[in-house]
Amino acid sequence: MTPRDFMLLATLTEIGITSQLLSARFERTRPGGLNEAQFTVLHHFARQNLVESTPTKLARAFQLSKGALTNTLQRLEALGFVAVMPDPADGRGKIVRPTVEGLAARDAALAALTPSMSQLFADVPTADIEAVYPLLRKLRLALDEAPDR
Amino acid sequence: MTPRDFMLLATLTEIGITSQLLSARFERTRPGGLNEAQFTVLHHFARQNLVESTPTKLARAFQLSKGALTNTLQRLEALGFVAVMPDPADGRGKIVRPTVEGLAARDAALAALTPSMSQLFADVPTADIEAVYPLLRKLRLALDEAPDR
DNA sequence: TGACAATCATTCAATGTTGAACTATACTTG
DNA sequence: CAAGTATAGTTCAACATTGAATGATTGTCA
Repeated sequence: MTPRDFMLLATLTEIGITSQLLSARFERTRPGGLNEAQFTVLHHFARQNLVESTPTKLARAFQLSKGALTNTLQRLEALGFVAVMPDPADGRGKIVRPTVEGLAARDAALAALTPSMSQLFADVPTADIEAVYPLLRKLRLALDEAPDR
Repeated sequence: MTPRDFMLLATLTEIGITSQLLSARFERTRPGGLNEAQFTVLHHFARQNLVESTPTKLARAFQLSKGALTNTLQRLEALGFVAVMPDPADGRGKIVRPTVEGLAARDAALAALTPSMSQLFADVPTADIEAVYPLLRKLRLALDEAPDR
């Protein structure tokens, strides 16, 4: 294992731990009444100004099973936060769209989250945050584009 | 929401996505036959040269419920990867120690993971990895030290 | 000392995710 | 065009995690 590999694994470990701590916090507060899976779907649409998607595309984006997506989407639909309709161009498929209420719920969740996050990281210099973001993005994109195995 | 807040939330989002992608990969390959929860416990001991701990301390470190830890520790014990004994100083408590086999299994899992991780991030300059690690560590430590609410 | 509160670990029902089976539909190719 | 294969989404059993309840032990303090 090269020093580079060592540093890489340490970095990935930190990402895993940090994410676990963030998830636990999210589930503890359930901002806007959304659980993390539901928030993640709405956040996904909002972040990329995405008008619609399909269960399969979402499952691939989050690397969740299709079964898990079916479950989450049914809950979001029951809440009125997404609309699900048959795909006119493919009899097997479905189209998923966030509703106005869904996007509002995501915004509310973010707004509820912001003060505590802001306070939590108050001691971290803004320059550090600005430096880490693009680097993390690079790592994430490498994973996004990688083949499954 | 200030620009700083915006950047912070975007950064935390990237951490969450990256971690999800890494987890999915881990569970797909199950290096060394360990699932992620089991690996995490052994990795925790190894990373900090920790000789022993307790279920409660581990639950706090990972922010998992004590029930989940009971489960994971029982599985690790059945595999012979940790030894669990009563705490002589506290009749309620238990002491958990990784076994030699457990630490070897963690090392094997890391070794199995390294080539694919190395290849996955081959395009990311070493300088970037070296830059991102200490920054991530700062973020994680802020979370680690924060009160629960 | 004795009574009450706090802590440790386990158990259990409820919930969420996975992976495989299944139905329905679309694509491919001979 | 027909047959075989691939893909979309759902369902279901198995497993993991949570949160609450429980039993056992320890700590506190009047």
